[in-house]
Formats: sequence, C-alpha cells, structure tokens
Amino acid sequence: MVSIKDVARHAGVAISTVSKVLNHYPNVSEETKVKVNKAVEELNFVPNSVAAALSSKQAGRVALLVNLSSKTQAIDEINMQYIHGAINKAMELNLDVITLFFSMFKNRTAEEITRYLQSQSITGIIIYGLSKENKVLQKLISDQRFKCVVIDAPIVNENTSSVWIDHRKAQYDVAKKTIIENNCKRVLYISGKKNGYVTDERIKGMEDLVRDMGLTMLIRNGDFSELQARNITMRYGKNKDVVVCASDLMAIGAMKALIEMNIFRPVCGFDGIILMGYVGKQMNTVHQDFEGISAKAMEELQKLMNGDKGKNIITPYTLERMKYMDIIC
Amino acid sequence: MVSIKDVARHAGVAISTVSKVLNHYPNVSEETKVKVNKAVEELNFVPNSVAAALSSKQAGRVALLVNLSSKTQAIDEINMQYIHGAINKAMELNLDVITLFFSMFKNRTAEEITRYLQSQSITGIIIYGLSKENKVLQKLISDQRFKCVVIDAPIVNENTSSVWIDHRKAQYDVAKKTIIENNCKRVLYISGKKNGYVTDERIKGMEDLVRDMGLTMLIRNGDFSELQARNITMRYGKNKDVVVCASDLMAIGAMKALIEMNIFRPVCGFDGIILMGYVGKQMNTVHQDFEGISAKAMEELQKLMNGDKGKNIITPYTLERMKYMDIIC
DNA sequence: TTGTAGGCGTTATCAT
DNA sequence: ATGATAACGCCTACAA
Repeated sequence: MVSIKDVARHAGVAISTVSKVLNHYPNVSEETKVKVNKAVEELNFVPNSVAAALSSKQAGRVALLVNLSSKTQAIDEINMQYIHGAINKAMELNLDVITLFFSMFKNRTAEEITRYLQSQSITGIIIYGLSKENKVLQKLISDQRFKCVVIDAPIVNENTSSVWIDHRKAQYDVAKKTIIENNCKRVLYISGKKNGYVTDERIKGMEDLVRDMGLTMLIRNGDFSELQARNITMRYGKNKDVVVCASDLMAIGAMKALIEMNIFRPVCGFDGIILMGYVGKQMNTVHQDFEGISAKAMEELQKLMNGDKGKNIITPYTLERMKYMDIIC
Repeated sequence: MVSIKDVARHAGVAISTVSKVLNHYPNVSEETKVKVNKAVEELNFVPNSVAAALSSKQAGRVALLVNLSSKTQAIDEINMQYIHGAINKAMELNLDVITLFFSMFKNRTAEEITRYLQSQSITGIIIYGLSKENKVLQKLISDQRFKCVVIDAPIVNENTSSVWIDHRKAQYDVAKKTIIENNCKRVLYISGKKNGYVTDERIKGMEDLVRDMGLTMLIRNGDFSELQARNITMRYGKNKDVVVCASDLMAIGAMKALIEMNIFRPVCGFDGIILMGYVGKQMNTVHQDFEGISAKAMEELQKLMNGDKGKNIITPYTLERMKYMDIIC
C-alpha cells in the first residue's frame, strides 16, 4: 500500500509537507503543492483514513444510530433512504461513517454506549427515530460528549442540532387539503405513538385546523400501527366524514377497514412512502425527502464538528397525491 | 479516554501483557490474567478499534457493498435485513463494519475501488446483489486482494465464498405446490433480470418442473419489474392456468393485472417480503431469512479472514403462504 | 512468563 | 516555507 512516506520521497519533500498539502494548510508554496500533487497522481495515493482518525482527534468519524422496529418492515424504505442519504453525503465530505442500530444498545447505559463510540473514535452521531421514552440516548445527547444531530426531535444545545420538517404545519396542510376537497366536518384523527415528539406536533397541527375551520375531531391513538388504525376506523369511522392518519401505514389500515365496511371516506396519510402505491387507492400524503433530510443532517454534523453551535433546522415538505400507477415503473 | 497504557499501569504490568490478555494469547499466567481483567473492569476500558486496525493488518475491517436500485424501494426491506443481519453479527464477532453502496463506485475502476477500500483498512467485503454485467466488481473479486463473500452469485475461489439458497430447487418447490393445489397445466413464467445468476437458476428449476410434471410453459422476461409483470400478464395470462413469478414484486404486478382483467389465476412469488401482505390476496412464495443469510455471510467472512479457503454455502428456505392478516400486527 | 521497543500511517508542534 | 519528530493506541517480534 502506497503511503504518505512514498509520496514524500517521490516528490522530494518531507512527510509533513505532504500532509500540509493534502489538508490544504496555508504556508505552502505553489511550487511544492504542484510537486506533491503530481506525486499523488502518479502513485495513485489515497490517504489512509484509519491512520488519520487515530492521529487527529478532530478528523472525526460519524455514527448513524438507526431505530429499526422489527414490526413495521414497511418503513424500511424510510430508514434505507436515511442511511443512503447520510453515507453518500459523508463520502462527499470525506467523513467516515459506521451504521449502528438501537437494538445493539438494548440494556446498555449511556456511559457504556459512550465508551463504545469512543473506542471507535466516533466524534459525531446522527440519531434517527428517537422517542421520548428513550432516556438513555437522551442522556447521551445531554452529556454532550459527542457532536450530535437528531432527526425529528426538538433537542438543541451547544453540541446538538435538530433537523426536521414543520410537522405541525404539514399535518395542518394535508388534512386541510383533504377536508376541503371532500367538504368534511367531522374528523377522525388517528395519531402516532403516544408521547412521540412528532406525534405531539402533528396533533397541534390538527387542533389548529379544527379551530380555524370550525370542525369537530375525535383523536385516537393508533401507535403507528396498521392494525390499530384498522380497528379504530372500524369502530369510529362510520360517523365521521374523513379519516386523517399520522402515517401512511395507518392510512392503509384505515382504508382497508373502510373497504371492508363498504363505505367511502377520504383518508390521508403522512410520509409519502412508496408502499402507499400498493393499496390501490388514491390518498393525500405529506412527502418528505428522507435522503435530502439525512444529507442535510450530515452537513450540519460536519459544521458542529468544526465548532459551530447547535441549531434547529427546518426542511421543506410537499403535499402529494399518490396512487398505484404513479408507483409502478 | 482510558487506554491500554492506563490499564497496564493500574494492573502493574506492561502494555504488551495487557494486549496479550486482551487477545487471548497463550503463555500468560492465570494470576496476571486476573489482575489485568480486574483493571479492565475497574477502568471500564474498551480497546480502541481504530488503533487496532491501524496496528495489525489482520484485525480486519469489513465493508458491506449494497446494490440499492432506486426503482424498487419496495425491496429496501431485503437490503435492510441484509445490513442489519451483517452488522449485528459483526458486533458479536468484534468486527468493524462500514456500509457502502454500488452507486458510490459508478464509473470507477476495480483498481480505484481497491485503493479506496485499502485506504479504509478494509480486508473483507460482502457483496449483495451482484449482477453478471458488473465486470468491475467481478474483477475486484477475481483479483483476490480482499477476502470476499458474495450473496446470490456462484463465485468461489481461494479467497471468495458464496452464500445463497438453492434457487433452482426453491423455484421448483413453490411452483409445484401452487400448480398441484390448483391443478394447472399451462404455465406462464415471468422471469427475473436477464442474465442474472439467480434468474438462470430459477429458470432451470422451472424447466425441471415442466419436464417432471409434463406441463407446458411460456417464459417471459419480467426484469423484476412490477410493471413488466403486469403487462406480460395482461398479454398472456388469459390462456394460461397459472402465473409463476420470480419475485414477489412481479407477483403483485401479475395479480393486479388479473384483478383488472377480472379473471382468476393462481399466482406465486419469490422472496417472502412483507409487502406481499398488502396486496390483499393470498399467494405462495419462497421465504428467505435475509438476516440469517447475511449473518452467515459475516461468519464465513471471518473464517476467510482467518485463513480458511473459500467455499459454496447453501442456506435453507421455506415455502410460505402469505396473506393480509398475517402481516398486519 | 513478562517486558522492551519498533512500527502501523497520519497529524501537529516545533525548530530551522 | 519546510522539515524533524513526537504523539495517537495498539500489536508483535524479540529480548530478558
């Protein structure tokens, strides 16, 4: 394997000079820059990132913490896009990434996780799917031993940024659109996981809408479960004009129930997953660019690792109408 | 961060002694083992894997090469399970893992990829979704610079193992079951991607079956595309008794077509993805344990990295009948 | 059985 | 502007 030493020799300069050129340090003459770069080219030198990580504490490797809930493989689509977006961006930014799952840290304390991450020379982490109940990861964040970006949770401190869409407004918008299109008054709202950060925001959005439009609303907790949404719809759907769901999966459950009950009610979902296409009906939903969000998070993490302060970042969303033929390709 | 040096000091021994204990070297007295382990406990020492990787070439980091085809997000489920299975097992085996996507290496030569992997101190790779056309990765494998495990491709050499189910037999079995249950004679077989390793095996399985049962068969290339399967079914389905598909996704396309044509034909798929449940019909399919396969691959990779020779590994499969209520949970 | 010392490929701090 | 040289944390002959 060709190392920086070989490059130095080949270019006729010192190792440290090569390093300076590679890392764009100031105080290097144009002439030696050219020499070094030429040597790099000729030898096909690629710096060893492991050595770099060991040597400099600030090089910084990144860990992705993904919450894979085994029950709903359907949303693997979302996690996959998160991972893909993050890793691609990381490669672009020259950051090393390892992917980890929540399940690996079951029954571990924040300290144990911290030590593990440190043993991997991790300095920055991105957390996907954090729930309010996960005290361990919350502690990890508040300890601030790592630079941290959290997706879909309102946690910001000196070393922590949050990235998410405006769920309150998005829920408001998609429900409003559906309700106006179908001229509804009585809303059945099937919310997400209890005490979820996102769940609460979306409920607020619905409350805003109910107030603004003078609607009535029944809220039931669907726990992001298709089955629960189905049962709730079976039970309450008949006397409502519209079923608004906090996720596409639940929207599918609701729609299946309505079909079985043989009544029509407009349904809207949230997330814009491809799976929606397979239910065979049209539905309004909020489309999130998961890859883009994740890439954005990686950019933000790099900024944090370069000394920026944590901040709250809101990304855009769009309303979509998905149907079978949009998907098939 | 507590290092091996601290442990050595705390235990009153030399650094190298600690290292020997940690790596289970022979010729260490029981007494010092206890001393060292006690120190490790008390200091909560976790060895730094980055330093270990840099120091010893044989520690070995692993790269996962995942083929994410943007068209069929539906099968993210499969890739996610692959990744999850591999990373979990790697953690268990104390191997470091990085995840990479085919797309990152577009327009790169095998040499460039090799250099990149070496720059990451990668010594072993697992490849998911390799196609016959991917000459670059094939060269990477045949160069044998890395220990390598390939999923679903028949490539074995000194440093390369392959892991897959017996696709030929699986295709035979699932089709036979469906055909017997429905007493069919004329088969429409919608195959997968042309020149795919797996595709060819499955076609052989169908040919075996046709011979054994005295059937007639029309084979059409569906390219793993739901839309193509749909079109093929529209065109040829009417005059056949059964539609056998080389993937669940295509089975869904075929079934949607049949529903639209308002005729009934039994359909069977392949893979056992959860998505099957959403189509609202029952279907026979081959269930693969993707997590298990991937974990197996990681184990095999470790063996290769420890000096074993490459070999061909066949993993089990099961036949399943999936329907809506099986999935919803 | 235990300890010493050199090396893995970089980065960073000094001199020069 | 450039070059020695000491870390970084660990592994591993080799010496004791």
